[in-house]
Amino acid sequence: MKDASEEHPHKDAGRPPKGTPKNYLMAWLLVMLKGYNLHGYEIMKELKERFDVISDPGTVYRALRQLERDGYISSWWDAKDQGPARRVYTLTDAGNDALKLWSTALEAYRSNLDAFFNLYTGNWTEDKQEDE
Amino acid sequence: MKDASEEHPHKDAGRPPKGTPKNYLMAWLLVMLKGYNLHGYEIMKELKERFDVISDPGTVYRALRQLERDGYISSWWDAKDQGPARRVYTLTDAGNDALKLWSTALEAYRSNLDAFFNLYTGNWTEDKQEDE
DNA sequence: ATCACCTATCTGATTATTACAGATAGGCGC
DNA sequence: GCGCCTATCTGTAATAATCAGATAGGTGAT
Repeated sequence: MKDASEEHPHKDAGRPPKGTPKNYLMAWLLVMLKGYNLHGYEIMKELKERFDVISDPGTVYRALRQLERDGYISSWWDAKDQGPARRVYTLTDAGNDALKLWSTALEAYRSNLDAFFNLYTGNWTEDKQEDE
Repeated sequence: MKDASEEHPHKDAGRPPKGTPKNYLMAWLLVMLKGYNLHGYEIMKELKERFDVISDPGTVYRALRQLERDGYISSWWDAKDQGPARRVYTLTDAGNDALKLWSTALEAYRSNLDAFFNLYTGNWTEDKQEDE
């Protein structure tokens, strides 16, 4: 098994990351803002409750600031009477374009996943997929 | 507002990563070794040619060493007459188990992707499933 | 009024994974 | 010799996530 005498711990290479698939939180943030103006906390809750995408607050807020920094979303403060103020985000035109880009990229991700499962389950057509 | 006077460049937050989907190179390496003993260079070529999974050599070799470090694959030197020696890898029992784990995780990834596309194309069932 | 808790945002430090670049080396053909 | 393909590996930077905590407004209970 493993070598217990290591000085520095490291992640087990064979275990998939727990929780949300990585690398497309940006896409999720963009798609959440498609048609709605939401603030960070709301996005976080929606992602968790409706889509089981759990993310730590720091990650979400940081990602939103990055998207704003690059012009894909813009924000303003919503000074409600009750509770702390919220920063409300809206998609820009550039953000809408970016979302399309992400969608295309994620379609490729999905094809890639399908290829993995074909290989894993042994359904891979070794000579080519001329099966019809 | 954007600050144009930044000293260090950074990645554009709205653009999906080019190339291979991230975070499951390990799964690809494990599945490639399911049933075959291959060396790193061969895995790299197969991934690129058959599955369009392009990875830089350093990343692949490093990932293989990590998998070996944690006991999911094991290797030996194949001293062929022609060309440089190759390190040939084979799946261990633990590696087979890890592959199953990865498969389960990637199924969840795929469901997550489907949810994204449902939301993106507006096919989301707003009222959920009121099971009970 | 203090405390616990929920909302709401943000930052610092660390880890994980990939990207980019280059080193090393064997063998082949010119 | 030189260039090219095979084959492996290391150093360093960038990216994205995790873990931990700070800050602050508001509500309800003790």
